[in-house]
Amino acid sequence: MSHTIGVRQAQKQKTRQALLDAGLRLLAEQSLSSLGLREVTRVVGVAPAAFYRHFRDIPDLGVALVEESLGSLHVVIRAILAEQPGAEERIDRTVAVVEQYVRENPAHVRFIARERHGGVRAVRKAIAAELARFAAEVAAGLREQPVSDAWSDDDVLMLAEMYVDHLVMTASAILDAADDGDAAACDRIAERARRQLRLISLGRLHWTD
Amino acid sequence: MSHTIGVRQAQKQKTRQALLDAGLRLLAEQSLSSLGLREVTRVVGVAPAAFYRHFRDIPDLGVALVEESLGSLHVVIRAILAEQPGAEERIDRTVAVVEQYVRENPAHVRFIARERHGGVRAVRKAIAAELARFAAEVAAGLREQPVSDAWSDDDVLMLAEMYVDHLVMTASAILDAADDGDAAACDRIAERARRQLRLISLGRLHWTD
DNA sequence: CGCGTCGGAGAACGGATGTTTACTGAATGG
DNA sequence: CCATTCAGTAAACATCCGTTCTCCGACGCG
Repeated sequence: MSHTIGVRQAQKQKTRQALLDAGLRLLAEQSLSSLGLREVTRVVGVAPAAFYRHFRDIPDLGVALVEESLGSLHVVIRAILAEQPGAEERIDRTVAVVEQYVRENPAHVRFIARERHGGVRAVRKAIAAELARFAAEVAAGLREQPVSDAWSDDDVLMLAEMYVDHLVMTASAILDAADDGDAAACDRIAERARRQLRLISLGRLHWTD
Repeated sequence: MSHTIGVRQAQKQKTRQALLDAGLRLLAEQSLSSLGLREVTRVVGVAPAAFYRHFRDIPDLGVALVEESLGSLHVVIRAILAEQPGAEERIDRTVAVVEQYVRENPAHVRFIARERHGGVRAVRKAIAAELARFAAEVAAGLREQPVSDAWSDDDVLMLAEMYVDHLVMTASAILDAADDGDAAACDRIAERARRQLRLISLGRLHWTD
């Protein structure tokens, strides 16, 4: 193994993670700009002052949550881009992956959707920067598909950004429906997303006229 | 004239509107779930207790703001749907109208984009309901276009919802760029929106296969 | 082993919060 | 014209907040 870190640093990271988890949990029913420092420490079971050992303030915790949330989204993008077969299968698989991701990481999805346009500038910027990176990654994936041969790089990026926006929107919509316990609505939204992707896919085929 | 209302009721509506305006102004830099009652009354210049003469609590004020914000959006939708000529002109006009709307009502746009996924359930529901109404209206407009002749009602609604989502996203993106004072970025986003609409429009033409 | 480091505890602070209460005084309407 | 209604005031309430101290005790390293 590379290096066994000390008990000291391990315990620190443990409470740091506990603070992040508590914050994410509390953000299910409020937004970051109303999240209280004491509120978070109370859930974790540490003194308020302990917070400062890990974050400067609440916005700082928010930025850390962005990295955590969108780090796990990275896996999803890779999974979607890796698909090889026809357009129809790729669409089905894409939506299926999104559905699964929302089911397994509901809090992260909610956090990103909520704070993307939320009241904390630093967090908005962090999310925007990360989503831009994803869009670039998606664009690179699209570039390799034969359909994009005659496309300009700018147009490919435009398409990628639309996909990313659509992905976030769909994930958030599924989550909202799931919160209401309405499984039928989830399926409806997934089906709608599939048809919307199909429509975009059709546009792609005839773009070069 | 129909009926001149009393000085009493007029003065009341005046301060009510002042509370709404103050709330909207404060929401430029925070989200609704962190907006304080005293904060709002302080800006208006009335006693905190006076707030209760107009709203039950802050979420209640939020719901009122939704109605005010999306009431003005109604005009925009009408303006877009009224266009007659070719697809290209309609797209240009649509984006132009959105740009103008964002320039004239930045606070309303920010509020809707922010609270659409925000931390206050009642406000989220109100926005979702209102946007669903807009989507239905857009769908009705699309129905009348010859391009949609062979479409099912369900597919037309799916398309309309995509347009509404795209509209909100674009408006919010333009606003963010405008906040940074980056006029060039605004133009870039507008141009991107036009191309995205063109892509969707292309998909529409070949949907019935 | 012994000493420095440092994550966390605990208490204290000044200030801001939402809500309730009793009140004032001007518009209202018979 | 006079009794009533009611939008807004002023003060007091119990809490809660973020931040700053001092201090403790277990870990890290030589």
